[in-house]
Amino acid sequence: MKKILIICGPTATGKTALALKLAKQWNGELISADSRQVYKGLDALTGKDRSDDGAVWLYDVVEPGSEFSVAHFVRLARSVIVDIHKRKKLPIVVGGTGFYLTALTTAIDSLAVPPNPALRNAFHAASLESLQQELQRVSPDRWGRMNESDQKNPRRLIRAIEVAMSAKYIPQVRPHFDALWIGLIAPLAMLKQRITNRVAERFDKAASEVRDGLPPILGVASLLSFTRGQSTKKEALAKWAWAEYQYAKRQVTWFKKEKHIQWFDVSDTSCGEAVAACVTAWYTN
RNA sequence: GCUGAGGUGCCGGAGUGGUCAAUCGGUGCAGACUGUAAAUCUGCCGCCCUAACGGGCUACCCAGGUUCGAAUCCUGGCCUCAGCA
Repeated sequence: MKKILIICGPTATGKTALALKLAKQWNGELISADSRQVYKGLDALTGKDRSDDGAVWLYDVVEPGSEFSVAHFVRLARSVIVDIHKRKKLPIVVGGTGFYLTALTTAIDSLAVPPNPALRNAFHAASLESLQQELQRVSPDRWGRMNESDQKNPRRLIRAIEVAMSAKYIPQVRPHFDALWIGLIAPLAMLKQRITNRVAERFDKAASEVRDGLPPILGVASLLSFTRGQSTKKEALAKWAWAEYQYAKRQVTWFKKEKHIQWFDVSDTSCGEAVAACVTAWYTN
């Protein structure tokens, strides 16, 4: 089975730095699994790490305005992985978008169903109740499989209706990877500190990158209010850092349930060695 | 010092005699997640007991008062803000 190394975890734990190190050691290439770093430009805003000479796959693949989703990611990432394997190198997938990672390594059938703009548009302003009724009508089965939270989530309801009404439901093939999942974590207080530092470092450059019309990206709102003179740098900085911190906690919630992840605490001084040992054992096996 | 506005739970901010532990938003905590996932959504969120239903306690600046009953009305005090000095 082809090996891929996955490095995941919340933001600001040093995933990319670690991945770059491992790439050197094991002749690997990085693939970013990050839903915002796919956008061209916005390096500081989305925290792209270009400190090394090696290119990172799936950075800068689309313009900020254009459509991009898990399905695009999976397609691109899989073809890049095939390519890297062809060149006898090790793909190292690094990123914090948990859903992308899950989709990459499992088979999600509904991913074959593309968005239906007409349908989305038709339901855009529909009330929650009418969406619920519509889904129960077109697919009681799907409705029944949704949990209580999703049953109240308009976006998920519309997507469920979209999938239910599509003819293109093709079962997907589960990829066969020998994947090693390395998770990087840190105590919350440390995470908060690292986020604050990172945001401060990137602030000025990010401020020059923001503009109207960008997709939802953490920090844009506070940076714009700063560049427009509606808030001080200090305020904008604090707000942006806080948003990142909240995001980090959401990431932790997601990754918690992925039981195949081997966790390493970066506040632990022997963390680096531990990861190295773990990777070595897996890779040379 | 005068005039006007106002002091509500961690924060913002509703409520203006009972149905108020107090709408709503944010934060916080827990969680969901199968093409927007850095998105979207759910639950809980004064304290104590309870698995829950429910019950008890303390609360709307402070002190008095009116009333069967006050976050809501009255009096006094303290503080904040805006304008005038």
